Amino acid sequence: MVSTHRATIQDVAVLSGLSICTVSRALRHLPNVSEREQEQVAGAAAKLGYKALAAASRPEGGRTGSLAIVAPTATSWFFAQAVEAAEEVLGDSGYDTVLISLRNQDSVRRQFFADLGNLAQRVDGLLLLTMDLVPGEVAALEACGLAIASVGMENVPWDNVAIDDEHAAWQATQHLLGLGHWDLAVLSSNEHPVATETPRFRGFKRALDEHHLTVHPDLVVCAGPSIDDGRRAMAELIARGASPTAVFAHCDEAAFGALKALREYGLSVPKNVSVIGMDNHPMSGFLGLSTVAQPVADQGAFAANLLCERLLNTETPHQPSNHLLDTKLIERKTTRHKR
Amino acid sequence: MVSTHRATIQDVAVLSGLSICTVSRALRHLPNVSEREQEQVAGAAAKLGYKALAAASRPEGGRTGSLAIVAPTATSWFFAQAVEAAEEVLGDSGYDTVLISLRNQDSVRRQFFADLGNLAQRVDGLLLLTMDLVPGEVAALEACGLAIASVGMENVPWDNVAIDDEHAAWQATQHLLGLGHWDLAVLSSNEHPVATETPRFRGFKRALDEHHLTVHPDLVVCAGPSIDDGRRAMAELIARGASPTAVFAHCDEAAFGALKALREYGLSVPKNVSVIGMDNHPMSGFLGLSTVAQPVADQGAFAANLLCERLLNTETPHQPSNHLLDTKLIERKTTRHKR
DNA sequence: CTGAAAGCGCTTACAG
DNA sequence: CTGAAAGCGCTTACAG
Repeated sequence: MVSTHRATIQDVAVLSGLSICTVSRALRHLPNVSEREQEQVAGAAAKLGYKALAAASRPEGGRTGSLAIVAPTATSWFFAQAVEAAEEVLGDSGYDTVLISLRNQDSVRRQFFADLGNLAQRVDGLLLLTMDLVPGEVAALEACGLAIASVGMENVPWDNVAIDDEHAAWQATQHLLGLGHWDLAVLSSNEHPVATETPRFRGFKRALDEHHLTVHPDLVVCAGPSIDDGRRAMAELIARGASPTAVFAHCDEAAFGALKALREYGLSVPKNVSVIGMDNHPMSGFLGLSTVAQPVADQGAFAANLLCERLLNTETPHQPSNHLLDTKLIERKTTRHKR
Repeated sequence: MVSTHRATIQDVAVLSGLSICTVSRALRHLPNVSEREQEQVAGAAAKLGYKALAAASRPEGGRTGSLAIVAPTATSWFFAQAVEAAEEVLGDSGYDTVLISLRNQDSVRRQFFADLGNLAQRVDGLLLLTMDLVPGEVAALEACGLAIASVGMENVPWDNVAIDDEHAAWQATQHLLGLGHWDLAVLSSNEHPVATETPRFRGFKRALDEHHLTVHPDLVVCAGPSIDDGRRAMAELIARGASPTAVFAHCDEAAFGALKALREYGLSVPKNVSVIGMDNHPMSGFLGLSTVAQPVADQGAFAANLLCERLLNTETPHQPSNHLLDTKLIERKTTRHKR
C-alpha cells in the first residue's frame, strides 16, 4: 500500500539510508555525490514517486517558473494566434504560461495594474500583447521588477516585436488612394487600449497628407477587433449619413463586420464601396478581402523567445531591442477603382 | 531610500514593534488581535509595501492559487471563447489561470500526461476542454489528486458541462434529410482528440438510421477545427470522386473551409451542395451558413464555476454532475431542398 | 490578547 | 565525498 501523502525528501533519505542533504544534492545532480549514492537516491526517489516540492525550494528568492501573457482581449483572432504561439515557446523553455485577458474592459485593466505587485510574486515575467500604456503604467511595469517583452508596442523600455504598423496602414491607405478613392473612412480601434492603433492611424494620415488630403472626422469611427464591432461601426457610419467610397479597417475581423453592414444597407462591395483590412485572417481569402498580411504567430513566438533569453541572463545590463517583421499588401476583390 | 530587497514579515514585525506571529495573524485578519495592533501592523505593512510571500506559506500542503485550462488547441474559435469566459470566472475567484494547449499534436498530448505529476504541484485543479480520453488517461487524471471539471465530455467522473452533442448532430443531419438529401458527407474530427466527435457522429448515424440509410465510409473525412482543415477535407472528398448533395461539418470553421473548397471546384452552394455546420460562429450569419447554435462562453464559464465550487469544499464527497445546455438549429442559406 | 518555540520541505554553507 | 546544523519566510499549536 502506497502512502496517501506525497513523499518528502525525508522519506527518500530514510529509504536510501542517506542523509537528507545528500539526497538533495543527488537529485539536482550537484557535484560531490558518489555514483553509488546517486543510484541509491534515484532508486528510492523513483520507488516513492518523489518530486521536489517547488514551493519549498528557496521560498525567498525563488523563481516561480511561470510567465504571464497579458492581452487586451483573448477572443479575437490575432490574440488567439499570438497566445498559442507564445505558449508553445514558453512551454518548451519550461515555463507555465498564465493567461491574463483584460477583456476589453477598463475596470479589468485597472485591476491588473492594482494587482501588479502581487502578480510579481506569482510569475517571473510578462509578455505584453499590444497594450497601449500611459507613462505611469510603463513606470509601474518597470518598477515591479519582472522581466518583460512585448508584441506590437512602440517606444517601450523592453524587448519588443512588431510590424511596422505605420507603414502597413500606409500601404493599405495608399492602395485605396491609388485606386482613385479620396473619401476614405477608417474603422479605428482608438477607444480601445490597443497599442497598434496609434501608428496605424499615423500611417493612414500620412498617406492622405501625401495626396494633400485631410482626415475627415466624420469618417473616423471606433471599432474593436471583432466582427460585431466592425458591423456596428460601419452601420453607425452609414446611419450618420457618411458616404465614403472606401474604408480601411484596422483588422480583418472589423472588415468582415463592415462587409456585413454594407450588405445589410444594400451597398455593394467593391462596386459602391471598397474595403481593405489588416491581418490576412484565414477567412479573408475566401471572402476576397484585400488586406495587409502580417505574421502573427511569428510575432508571439519571437517575443516569447526574447523574454526567455532575458530571463536567462538577468544579471547583465540589457539594451532593449525592437524587431520589425515584414508585412505585405494583398489585393483581392473588395477593392477596386473608383468609378 | 527604500531597501532594494522585498520586505519580510520580520521587517514588519520590527517596524510595528510586534512579534512576527502577531503580524501574521493581523495580516490575515485572524481572531485574537486587538484593534490597535491591527492598525499598527497594517500601517507598517503599507509603509514597507509588504505582501506575504505565497510560496513560504505552508509550503507543504499549500494551495498554489492556480488552475490550468487544458485544450486540444487554443487557436480555434470555440476554444478561444471558452478559454476567455473561463478565465474571467477563475480570475474573479482569485485564481491565476495557466493555459495549456495540446496544439493538436500527439507528442504534446503525451508530454502533458507524462508531466501530470509535476503539474499537480503547480496548480490546484484542471479545467479540461473537450478532451477525448482513454480509460488509462482518466485514471491518471483522477490519480493526480487535482480537482477537475470539464467542458464537452461524456461519462467522466467529475463535473461536466456540455451540449447534447448527439442531439445537436442529429438536428443538423435531420435537417439535411428533411430537405431530401440522402448522399450525406461528414467532415468529422475523428482523428483529432476532440471528445465531442463521438456523440456527434452517433447523432449523425442515428438520423440516417431513422431514415433507413447507412453511413457511407467514402463520405466520411477527417477535418480539424479550422478553416484550412475544412477546406483540405472537402477538397479531398471531391478529388476522391465523391459527390454528396449535402455535407455536415462538425464545426462552423470546418464548414467555412468546405464552402471555400466547393467554390474552388466550381460547385455552387446550395444549388449543387447543401452545407451545415455547428457553433453559430459570428461569421456564419454573414455567410448565410446554416448551423446548430451552441452557447460556448456559457459552457466555459459554467464549468469554471463548478471547478471553483469543487475547490471550496474539497472535503465533502462529491457526486459528479453533468449539465447539458440547449442548442438550436438555425436554417440559413447554405441548405436547400434537393432538386 | 500575545509571543517564544517548533515546524513546513527544501537548500546552503560549513565542518569533518 | 558526506552529514549535522542553520536558514528561507511564513504558520501553527501551545504556553502565558
